[in-house]
Formats: sequence, C-alpha cells, structure tokens
Amino acid sequence: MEYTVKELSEMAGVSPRTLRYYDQIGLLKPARTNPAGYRLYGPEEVDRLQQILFYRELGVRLGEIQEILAAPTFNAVKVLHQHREKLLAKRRQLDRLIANVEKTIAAKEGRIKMTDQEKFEAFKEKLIAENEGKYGKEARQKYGNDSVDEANEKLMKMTKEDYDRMTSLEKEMRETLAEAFKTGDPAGKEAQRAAHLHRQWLSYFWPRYSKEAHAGLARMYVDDERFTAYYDQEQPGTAAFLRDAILIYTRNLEE
Amino acid sequence: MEYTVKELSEMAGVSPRTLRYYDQIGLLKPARTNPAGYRLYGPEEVDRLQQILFYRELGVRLGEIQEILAAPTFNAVKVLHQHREKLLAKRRQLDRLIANVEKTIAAKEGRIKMTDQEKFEAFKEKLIAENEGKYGKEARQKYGNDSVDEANEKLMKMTKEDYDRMTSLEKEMRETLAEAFKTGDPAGKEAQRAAHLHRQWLSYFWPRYSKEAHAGLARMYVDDERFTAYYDQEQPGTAAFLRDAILIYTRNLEE
DNA sequence: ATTGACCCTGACGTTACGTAAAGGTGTATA
DNA sequence: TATACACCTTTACGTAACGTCAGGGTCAAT
Repeated sequence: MEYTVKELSEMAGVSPRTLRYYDQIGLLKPARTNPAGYRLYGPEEVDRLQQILFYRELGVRLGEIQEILAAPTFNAVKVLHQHREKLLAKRRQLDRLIANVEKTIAAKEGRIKMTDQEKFEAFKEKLIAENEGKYGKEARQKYGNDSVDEANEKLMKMTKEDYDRMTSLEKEMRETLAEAFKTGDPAGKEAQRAAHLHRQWLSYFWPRYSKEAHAGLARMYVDDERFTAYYDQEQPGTAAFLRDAILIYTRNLEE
Repeated sequence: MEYTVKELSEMAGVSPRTLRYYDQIGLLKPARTNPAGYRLYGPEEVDRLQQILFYRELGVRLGEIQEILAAPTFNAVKVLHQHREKLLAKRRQLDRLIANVEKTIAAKEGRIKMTDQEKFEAFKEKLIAENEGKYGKEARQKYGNDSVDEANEKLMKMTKEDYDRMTSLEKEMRETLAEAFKTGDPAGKEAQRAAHLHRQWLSYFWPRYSKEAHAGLARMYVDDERFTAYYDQEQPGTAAFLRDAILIYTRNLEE
C-alpha cells in the first residue's frame, strides 16, 4: 500500500507540512516519487514514522531521533521496551503533578499550608525525570548505574499514588466509623459519613455503584467472619454497626 | 519573603532567562525592582508562577495563559479542578500510548498483526476525545449498566462459599498476571491463563459471558483510572498488559 | 475541457526561549 | 580599601519545528 502526503499525514495525525519537513531534513524520505514529483510512502516509511512519533512524544529532538534510527545497533523491539519504560516514567510524573494540584487545591481552601518549595516540587521532579529520559546514557555515565537504578526504584514507589489515595480513604472511613461507633447511632451524622466514605472507597473497585450491591456487601460483612474480624479489631460490634449504617444509608438514597 | 531572579528560577525549576522573558512579555512582572534595577518577586508572584507552570504543562500558549489569568472571572480553585481533569485525561492518553507500544512490540515479534491505522491510533488526540465519550459513558452503559446491575444482584445472592471461591480466584488471577507481566508477552501462555482466570472470575459477577463484553471491560481497565490504579499497584503497566492479554484471548475465542 | 482537490517548491513568520556580549552591583575577604 | 566573584542588567541574534502564505503544476471525475 502506498500513501500520498495527505493520506499518510491524516493517518498519523500530523500535518502534510510536517512530512515535507521530515523529508527536507532527511528524517523520513518517501519510498519514491512519481514523475510529477509527488511523494509516495511505503510500509517501511509508515513504520519509521511510527518510530519517529514515539520518540517525538518523549520530547527527543528530531536530530537525535535521526541519529538513533541510523545507528547500526538499532534494535526496534529493544527500543520499544525503552519507550514503554519512558512512558511509564512520564505517567509517574503526571501522578506527581496531579498530587500537586490536589495539594494546591487543599491549600487554597485553607485546609493545609504549602511552602514555596512544595509549590514547585512536581515541576522540578519533572526536570529530573526528563533529564534521565535523555535515554539514560549521560546520567548513567555521570552517576553510575547504581545510583540511577536507585533513583528509578524510588520513582517506582511514588507510582502508588492512586493506591495511596485509596488506602487513605479507607483509613479515613475506619476512623470515622470508630468515632461513630461511640455514639451508638448508625443513623447519626458520623455513621452516615462513614457509610458515604465506604461508598467512595468501594468505587475504586466497582465499575458502577448500586445501592443494592452496597447493601449486599454490608450484609456480607457480618456473615463473613473475616470481615467481621477485620472491622471488629478495635471494638467488637463494629462490623454490625457498619452494616446498619450502610443499610440506612442505601435506604435513604434517591433513585 | 522576596526572591531574586536566580532564587525563584531555581525554586521553580525554570531558567533565569525564562523569568526575564515572562517579565518582558508582561506575563509575570516582579513585585518591585531595587535601585539598581534588580527584579524582586513576592509571594503573589510565586503563586502566579505556579499557575503559569500548570497551564504551560498542559501545553497552553503563554499568550493564552496571560488572557486567562487576566480574566475578571478567574477563579483559582475552579481552574485547579480543571487542571486536575486535564491531567487525568493526559494520563489516559499516556495509557493509550503505552498500550500502543506494547501492541507494536507484539506485532514486531509476529504475535499479532497491526493495521497501518492502528499503528497511529494512540497519537491522535482528537480521536481520543471521541473515545472518551465512547468508553466513558456509552461503553459503561453498554457493558456496564445492565449487566453490572444484574451482576450486583448475583453478588447479593452469593453464599459465603461462593464469595471465598471468587476471592481466591481473583488472587490466583493476579498472581498469574504478575508472573505473566514479567515475560512481557500478553500473548504468552501465562498471560493467556491470566485472561482465562479473569474470565472465570468475571463469571461470578456476570450473568452470562460474552467475549465482546469481556473485551469491553478490558478496554475500560485502561481508560478508567480507578481500574488502572488497582491493577498497577505492584507494577505500572499491568492494567494495559491485562487488557492486551484479554483482547488477544477474546480474539482467539471461537464465537 | 473544466472543475476541484490535491501536489510541488520557496520563503518568511512564530513560539519560547538559549546563548553570548558588554557592562553594572553586592558583599566577603585580603 | 582593593579585589575577587557571583550575581544582576539590557540588547540582540540564534534555534527548533513547524505554520502559513504565494505562485504554480497535476490528476481523476464529470
């Protein structure tokens, strides 16, 4: 299959100008040109363009991409695995930015205070991540393999931001539940807040919330001794209390 | 606290030149200048710079940022929530790219075939907006609402034994998945076993199995950050890996 | 034969800075 | 008090990766 400039550009989501520019700088030459000088691209060029876009996505300069693709040791599959790693690192960086935004929201609402340093933490770590993302060679030569690997491991741990959000939600729920248990009133404000937090926590697992399922789970909390043991750790009767709170909560839900 | 150009630039992870440029174009003027003309930045400028960097991160042009920050209706907290949404969307986009890389690896190794269109799917951000709507709401209705509600009913009727079998099945699936992830091959034997276990586990929720729904759920695992968070706990990329394994699994199923 | 959507090659414009060049400032130390 | 040295200033040209015309040729269908 052969593609004209426009066909390939639309398929790849780039502009025709971009393809002509890549031709101009020798990054992506068409397979052939027709008598009138029209550029025609073949399957190899399609794959090469995909490679180029992977690198471009990672912020590698076109000149560098050219060198990489020209290297005699170039191994497409190996490089793709590297791409994958870089993209995962980028995702971790995004997680940090998201955490930063959430922290900033909390600060603006007066719930917490942020130092000036903290305000920029996520942006700076990006620089570190990106620097490392210059395909590692400089950093590895400079600081040696070990420290780079250590840094990577550290970053990997930061990955669990989502998981942390989930567990902190569960923790908050359990604390609220413990407070509510003291009141003894499963219909009370605290207990209902616990039920609501429980619902939010649940939403990390369940694709869609339904009050019936929520109530069903609550009943199971008492029937299943593992759950009972878990929730009754501090105070026996907590599991049953939570069940009652959830049953009231779901009963009061509209729809 | 007042900062000089260098102090602020180091704190924010930008160059001094950048701050002078922002002053030049009127995007970020210093609070005052000392007699010798040195720029001095106060707390308001620090916060404004943070705002600017959030927008810049999202690819907004400086001119546009200027307009946004100048708008009389500007509401910092509201905008931060928008930032958060955008960042989450960006993360979903990254998940797509990661999936694309993994798919490309599989294709290079000859395990699956990719059309030219598929090779570029993840790069096109416009299509993504469409997919967003498609998988965000419609797909959830398609694969979610009806069958999930039925599933919830099933869950409610479940006995404790059923529940135990279900959880241990899920545990086995996750362990198999973790092993398979190390191989990096979603078409491999381990990964396919994980996909099969996933199907069995699913059958505890879903009234009837269909490969289309299974594949739909797999896609949702990557599109929905809650699922991604859940499956990526140990190893980032696991959700995308599971999705690919399931896609391959369902594709190989006789109708 | 004509239309209209495509193609070509220049060539200058744009964004967000990087990078000197040429010189002034602040302060710690000899 | 002199000197070093790390900072600061403005001016100005350089750059990457295209966008955006202008001016003109091509192709497939009507």
